[in-house]
Amino acid sequence: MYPRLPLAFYQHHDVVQIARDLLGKFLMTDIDDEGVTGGMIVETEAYAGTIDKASHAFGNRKTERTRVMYEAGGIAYVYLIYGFHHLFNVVTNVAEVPHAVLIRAIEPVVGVDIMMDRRNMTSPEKKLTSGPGVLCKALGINKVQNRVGLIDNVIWIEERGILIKNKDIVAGPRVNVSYAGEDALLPYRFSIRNNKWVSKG
DNA sequence: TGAAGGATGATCT
DNA sequence: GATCATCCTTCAA
Repeated sequence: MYPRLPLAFYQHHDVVQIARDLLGKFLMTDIDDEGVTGGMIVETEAYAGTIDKASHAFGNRKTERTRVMYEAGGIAYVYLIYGFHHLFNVVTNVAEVPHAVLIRAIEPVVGVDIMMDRRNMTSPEKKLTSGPGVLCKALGINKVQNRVGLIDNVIWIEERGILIKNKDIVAGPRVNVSYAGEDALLPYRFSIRNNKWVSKG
């Protein structure tokens, strides 16, 4: 068994730092008794709450959907986008500060056969878990998992002692947030250099 | 009550 | 690079 990240990790005040620190951690799920699936996080994006035009909580917007972002860090924020895909976020910071980190890609490690079943694939190609929508499908994450705690046994994140050095981290602008104006240029996207499971590029 | 549009992916060129 | 599939949330009336 590997240790799980403690609540203190998620409730740190700096969501951008958390997005960096999540690289190399292992995102795991055990959903509907289908078996444990998971892999190493290789790509993330930070969404800095009320002052970030790309965030759903920009301008302190509080709606039924964004309510979960205002809860204390350490829970899941899952929503449907484009009518097709679920996206998985980690809620961070303390209650009433709606920060979140989008997990954009993982390197599949555990339960790869189960993940291929969910994706209707017969070989572990890059498209298995490379992208925020497909990784949710591979891990079995659905809107049902919105608000679940990350220290429970449904979705959790493990520390497996893998250290990603600064020189192996690529920072750049986030993907598909052009509606956010100048905030679209912020270097809030992080990925592991030369990892084949990173989406795009 | 309705209309617009999106933190995407697959498939085509 | 362009297109499109498809639905929930949001916000303006």
